[in-house]
Amino acid sequence: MARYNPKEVEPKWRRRWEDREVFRTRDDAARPKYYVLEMFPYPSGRIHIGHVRNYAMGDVVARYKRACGFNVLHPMGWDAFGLPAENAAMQTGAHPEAWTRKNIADMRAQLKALGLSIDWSREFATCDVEYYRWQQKLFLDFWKAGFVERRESYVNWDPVDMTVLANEQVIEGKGWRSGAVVERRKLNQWVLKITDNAEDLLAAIDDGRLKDWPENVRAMQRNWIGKSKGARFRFRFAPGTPAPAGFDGVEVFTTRPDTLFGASFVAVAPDHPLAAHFAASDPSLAAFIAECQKSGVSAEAVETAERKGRALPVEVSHPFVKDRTLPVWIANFILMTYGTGAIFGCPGHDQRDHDFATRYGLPIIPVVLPEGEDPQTFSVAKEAFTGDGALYNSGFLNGLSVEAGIEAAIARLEQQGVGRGETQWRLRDWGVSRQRFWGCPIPAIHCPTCGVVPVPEKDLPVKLPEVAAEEFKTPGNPLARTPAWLNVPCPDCGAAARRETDTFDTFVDSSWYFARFAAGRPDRPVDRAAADYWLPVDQYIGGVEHAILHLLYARWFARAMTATGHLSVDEPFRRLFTQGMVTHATYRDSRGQWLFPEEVVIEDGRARHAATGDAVEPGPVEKMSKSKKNVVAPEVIADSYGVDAARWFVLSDSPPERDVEWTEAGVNGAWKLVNRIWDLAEPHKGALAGLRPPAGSSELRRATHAAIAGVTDDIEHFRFNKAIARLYEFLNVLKRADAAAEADRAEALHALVRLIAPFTPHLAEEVYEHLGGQGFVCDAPWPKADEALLVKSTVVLAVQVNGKRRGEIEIAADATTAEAEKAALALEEVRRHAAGGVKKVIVVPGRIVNIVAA
RNA sequence: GCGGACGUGGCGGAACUGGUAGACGCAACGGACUUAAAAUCCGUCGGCCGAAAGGCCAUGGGGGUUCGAUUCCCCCCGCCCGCACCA
Repeated sequence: MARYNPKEVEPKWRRRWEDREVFRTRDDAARPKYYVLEMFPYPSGRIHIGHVRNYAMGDVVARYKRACGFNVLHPMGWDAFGLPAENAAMQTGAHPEAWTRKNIADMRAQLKALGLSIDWSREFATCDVEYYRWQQKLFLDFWKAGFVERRESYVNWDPVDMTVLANEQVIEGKGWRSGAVVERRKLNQWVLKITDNAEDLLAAIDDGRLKDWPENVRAMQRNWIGKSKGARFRFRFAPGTPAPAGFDGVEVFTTRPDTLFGASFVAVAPDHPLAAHFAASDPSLAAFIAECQKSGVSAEAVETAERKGRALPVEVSHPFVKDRTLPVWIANFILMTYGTGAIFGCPGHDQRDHDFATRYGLPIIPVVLPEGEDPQTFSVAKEAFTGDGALYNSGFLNGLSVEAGIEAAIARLEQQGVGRGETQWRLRDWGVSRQRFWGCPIPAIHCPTCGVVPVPEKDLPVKLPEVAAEEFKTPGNPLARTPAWLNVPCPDCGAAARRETDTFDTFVDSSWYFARFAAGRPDRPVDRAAADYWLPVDQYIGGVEHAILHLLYARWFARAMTATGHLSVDEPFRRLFTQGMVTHATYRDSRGQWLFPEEVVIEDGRARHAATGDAVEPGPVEKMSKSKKNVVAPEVIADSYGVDAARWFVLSDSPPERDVEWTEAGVNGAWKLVNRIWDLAEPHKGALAGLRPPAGSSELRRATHAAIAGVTDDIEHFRFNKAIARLYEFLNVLKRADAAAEADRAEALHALVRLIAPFTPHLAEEVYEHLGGQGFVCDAPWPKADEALLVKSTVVLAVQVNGKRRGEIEIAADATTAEAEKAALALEEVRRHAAGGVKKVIVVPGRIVNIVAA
């Protein structure tokens, strides 16, 4: 028997697919389209097993949809700008572009070796001038449409990467990439006004437009956008206190204006202007403010920080109660960046205010009475009550619910002319300026007389200049040191001017690549007709680490591109799937050094060092990472088992949304499977030649059609592990079907080869050819299950007595309830267990018979 | 603290809208083939009692609804993820 040799077979089929341009996609309005997209990779230089899993999933869907008759778009490209290229330049002296291009070439070869059904003719990198020039055009259109602003603002400055970070890129006060503690700096920034769309970005999460997104991602986006409805209003300074010059009271934001009668103080942030005003003449206040600003923003610091404050020498009037005044404090738990940087404290119904009031002896007044509580005995002395109830101690609000109270309070504030209802957002506008070289230049020119002017469209692209590799060894941005590029005449007045030296955040690059894949054109960003055909992406697949940033920005870009006439979709990704990670065991030697898996041998369940024989300490199973050395190289796996086995394994063991642990035993099992399929098909050379549709019902035919129905349903629902389990079941039946009729066997093999094709495409082609199939199996139509063969003529029903299984009966599928009952009661075991008499019999046709006995 | 997901054999995991818990795979064990090993093939495989037939227990724990609960409801416990002094 010929052995299956993936080393020969796999490259052979990849060559044939490529020679025949099998996966080349053409726009074809007559056919239904299906756009499958996996998040494109950053060209780090090597693919890892996580990529294999991600792209294998997309490939299963793409190949399956192709077979179902869809015109499938499945492209690939490179998220190619960004800091690592500049870091590499600093360390190795390679130019960022050369480094990036080399990495792309390496990774392209590795990805191609996976046998993915990708239309490589659409490939591009975001650092291609032909891509980023159209990004500049989009930016100019956005600018014209009013979506762009230049703002001087405090920014998050990463002192290691020497660049600005978006809020989203600051994690627990540290840079998302460098891990350095982020500083605050004031800079002029280019800003995309994504908050203008906050309402719609939020509404789409819950109005059905994102119904096929995972719940956790929708929740994260909802949190991030962070809508809170409430009131903004002004406390006037109380008569008799010295009103500070230049201030017109204290403006606060609250979501609970209904609790205003319970207010016992007003508090402002340490960096609030009012605090600064008083600190100027009071060193102890200034010291307190400095202390607040020093305290960390880490989770622990926040968790353990005490509520602290200092009273200011000023009081304000209560807007609803004549002659009632409230003290004004600086408090360390008030954020200047949210709302107005000032609040009123209602200790009875907010725990933070309660802590503060307790510490400083401020009054605690309950104003919300939970249902069923007695106003005489109800107390908030120990803990704030934040739930719903009826308002009391609250003047004109008495008796109202919290919700009605909020409305009534806002109405009164408006009537008094001190405030209004307002919605606050946690979402901030998107600062897109980066002080880096390796990015898309922002097409703007700074003129001393005309100010900031857009680069005229006819002058696009603004190309990155040629810069010597050594330039990157000097900190800072080489663009600012390249006079030939930097100095240009002003497009408006012709005077000497300078180019903008900031480049775009790379999240801009990845915000519209999906549209460029679908509808790229040499003369514009996207072709509207092609975009209308292909978009939205039907299935988007990627890691959950992009749940907020990338996905939110891309959603906004789709809206902005639609508003500027480039697209007609607001939501770019109809279905989203976030796959789990690939994990691997970790190992350390006796000195605590991490070891590569291949350095470790497992004997009798104990880990030893392969070379020295020393004992090895097994660590936890973790996400593969270079630092812990728990990585396996895809090409090594492909070399020993073939990529089909690797693809099969990463999909077989766990549900796709969950992490999967990479084990040698697991991939070895997949390798055995590949061989089993080949060995099973090998003796039946040419079996498909005289293929005639068989008639009648046999065990093999029923198994064949059950497998077709099951695998189809599982792929449709992204349950690849279950699809694979069903294929195993089918194989087990097929293997034992020695006595099956030739026609039945041929039908089974024909179904099998098409069902495995999305998972193990090379093997499927080889088997298909061997069996005498015509053309490519990847072009063959998806098999269709015969409903008649899925219906069983007899069924086995479990028989329970008092809910406990006591036996089973085999009975005609269309047997009546009475017949089933009779057969069940005739069982010996049933008679024994129901000796005391039968009270009732429940028959669920096709399922179960349950006898209720005395 | 808020939000989301989850908890089933030695392991990864199945179980459609409540209806035979443990499909399928891995590991392990026994056997066949082999000089031997690998590969392959056959078989066993949740726990306890039992020679067997069979019985009892069992889906994190405790209650409830139901003829029947891994599935629905309530209360706990544990783990993972995201956000976090957001007023």
